[in-house]
Amino acid sequence: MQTLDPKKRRDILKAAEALFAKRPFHEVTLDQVAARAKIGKGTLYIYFRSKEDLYVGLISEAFTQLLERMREHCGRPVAGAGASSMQQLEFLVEELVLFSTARPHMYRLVRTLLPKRCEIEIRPLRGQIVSLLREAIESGIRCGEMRDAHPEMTAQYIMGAMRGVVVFTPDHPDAREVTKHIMQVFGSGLSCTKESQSWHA
Amino acid sequence: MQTLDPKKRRDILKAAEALFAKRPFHEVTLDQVAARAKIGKGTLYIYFRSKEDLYVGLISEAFTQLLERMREHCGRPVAGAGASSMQQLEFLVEELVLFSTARPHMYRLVRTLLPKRCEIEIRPLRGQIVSLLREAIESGIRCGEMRDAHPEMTAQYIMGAMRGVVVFTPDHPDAREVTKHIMQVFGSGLSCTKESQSWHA
Amino acid sequence: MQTLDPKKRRDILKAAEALFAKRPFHEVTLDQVAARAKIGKGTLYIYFRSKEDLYVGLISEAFTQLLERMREHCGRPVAGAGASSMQQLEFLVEELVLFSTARPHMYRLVRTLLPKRCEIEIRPLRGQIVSLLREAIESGIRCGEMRDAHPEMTAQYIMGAMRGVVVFTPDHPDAREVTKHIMQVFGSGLSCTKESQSWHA
Amino acid sequence: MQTLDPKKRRDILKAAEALFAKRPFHEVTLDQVAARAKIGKGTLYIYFRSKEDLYVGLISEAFTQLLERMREHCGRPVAGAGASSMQQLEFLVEELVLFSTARPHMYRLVRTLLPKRCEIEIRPLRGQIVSLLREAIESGIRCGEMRDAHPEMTAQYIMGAMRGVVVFTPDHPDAREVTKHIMQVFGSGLSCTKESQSWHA
DNA sequence: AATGAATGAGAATTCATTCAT
DNA sequence: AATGAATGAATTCTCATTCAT
Repeated sequence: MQTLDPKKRRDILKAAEALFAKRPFHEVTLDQVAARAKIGKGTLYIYFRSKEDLYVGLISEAFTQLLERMREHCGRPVAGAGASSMQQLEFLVEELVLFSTARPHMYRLVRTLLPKRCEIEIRPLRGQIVSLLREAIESGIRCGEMRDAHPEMTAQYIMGAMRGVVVFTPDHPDAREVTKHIMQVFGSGLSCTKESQSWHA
Repeated sequence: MQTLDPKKRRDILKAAEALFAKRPFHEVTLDQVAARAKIGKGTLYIYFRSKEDLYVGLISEAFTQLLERMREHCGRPVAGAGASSMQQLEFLVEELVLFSTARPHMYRLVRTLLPKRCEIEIRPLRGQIVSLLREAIESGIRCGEMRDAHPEMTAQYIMGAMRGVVVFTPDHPDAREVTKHIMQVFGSGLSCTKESQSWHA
Repeated sequence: MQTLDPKKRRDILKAAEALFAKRPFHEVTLDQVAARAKIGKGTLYIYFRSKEDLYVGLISEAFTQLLERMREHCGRPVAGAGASSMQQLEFLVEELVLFSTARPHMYRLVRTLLPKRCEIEIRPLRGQIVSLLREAIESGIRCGEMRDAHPEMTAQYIMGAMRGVVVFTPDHPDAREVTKHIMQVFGSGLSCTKESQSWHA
Repeated sequence: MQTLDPKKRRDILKAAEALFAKRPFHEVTLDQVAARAKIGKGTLYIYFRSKEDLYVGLISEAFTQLLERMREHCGRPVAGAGASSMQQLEFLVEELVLFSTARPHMYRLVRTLLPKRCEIEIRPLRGQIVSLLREAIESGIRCGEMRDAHPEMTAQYIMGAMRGVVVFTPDHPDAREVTKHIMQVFGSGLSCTKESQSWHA
């Protein structure tokens, strides 16, 4: 009863993601989704209550995955001393970059929702991702590795920067290079000492 | 064309902006726009060829205004020596922040369009804005004030950071404070010497 | 603004009545109605908010007309003395018969509605018609011409009787004859002798 | 066919009756029926060929029961002399009232069907009920106890009157009282004096 | 130029019916 | 026999666009 056939559910989400990635919400029809998922149109409504539900499901599932991967790093011990927060932050950014380059359309998707559902169902997820970044920065501040007047805002910058790259720089370098560059720009800005700028070398 | 009433055109754009800011493209009807602009629905079609045209017109008009304001700073001489590029960049960022905080919904608008028109009509404008930022950085690199492996990407970061703040941090500080913070984060990261961190003091 | 083109509204109602008379609610499509009324499908929605609204409008308009005609008789003076209430009742029944034989499907229509709207919008109208009948009987009782333990129920009998005839007796006699017969049955009853009235005692 | 579970068939009919009594045909779904009958939706199709079949089965079953009960009275000898036909009629009316007050929704059901099946499968049953009433009246006429120009129509009046009471008089008196009142009205009429019976001559 | 009634293509959604298990 | 997931035809309703006034 609960989730019916999970494989079919995934098929639908996959088909929907492919279509929503290419065209805006109102130009994707459920006929197209059903055809691509190779199921009947009515079946969509067994797995998702409405077009919007499918859309929201798609996005929140993706962000939930990202969040899980990022959380796995949070307790992770860091080898080198003196730069553990920066390393921590880099782990997080790397996951973010991997996700963003793999599924760049996700950023576009978020804003096509009617604000209400977005507010209720997506933003909290995004908020948790931002929080992980902010906590890494705050932790860096606490242990004297970083300084920042508004860690919350900086976390937003990082998320936004992510989006800027994947959405508007179609031929960005590979994920590792992007990660390094972001850490260079943000890291050197955040680190207290000139020496720490060499952390990633 | 020349005989059209520019005041009426502005009314329409204003009404459209207010509505598109609150709801996604497919949930705003032209009846609503016409009603809010206090004109007949048919009149919309005298001023704009289609719903999408109106939407594109709205966004490109706004970005064009921003672009003009930013360009005014580009030739502007900078008093202090030794930090002119950073100062230049700050002027640009300040305009960006002023625009973004005044019209935060603009960021939500951009990507609801069918990708083609967006690509053709909006992205070039955004591209020019990004270019201004990139050129400021490149100029900073040339005169030895800055260093950056990917100025183009950094320019995207700044744009993205902008968006992160206005869209997801509803209670961000005032424009001046946001500008200072962005320059702090990005500036100190970019500047060569620890001393230059005091450029904005 | 108010009613748009009243002629068009009537055209729609007429087309709808013809179709609803032949087939039950769920088998009449708005495409059919639009086609028959020779207007676009969208136009229906300018004049009526929904299929159900059209349906309700149809019925209540008809009953309102009937009610108006019946009310015209209520103050009407009666020539012969000693039987004015019975005459009054006959006038009412005659209008009822004329209406029922002209638009027999109206009776069927009423019950296809979802009970709620029926309750709110149609029943009050029907209630007023019943009231006119009941008042005629009560007036007859007051002036000693009639006797009846439950005038309200008798009024319902008359309405029901009406329906029985037009819906289930396809080849009923002409309106005048039906009226006479109803008045005979309800006026004098079936039993032959006054004595036999005691049969149920 | 013979192997089907009659208990299950009754469960389905019972569930359907409850639902069709509350909402019109097109608003009752077979999911609801199956859920209420606590069987799988597919099972419905083992017992009934289609939604309409179920509906027709429901109504015809009920009317058949009523018909059987009424027929039991038809040969029944009547004690008192001189009023046997009226007594006969009263027996029939009493069954009708008992049935109608117990299952008032039956009246709402009848005409939501597409006219054809209604014509073919339900009307004959109703016709037989009406015939029993008509025959009682005709028998009364033959033996001089009653007089009526159109016994067929009067039988329809009685059926219609029934409906008027149960559908539109939610707080009608008990079955016995209703029966008495119907017999009073149809038996003796409304007018007080024999003389006044000539009002319509 | 301005209007808003009219249009109908198009989309989301429902639900009777089927069928594999 | 019993089930309920799957189906897709069919229907209501929306809304961008047109056009007569």
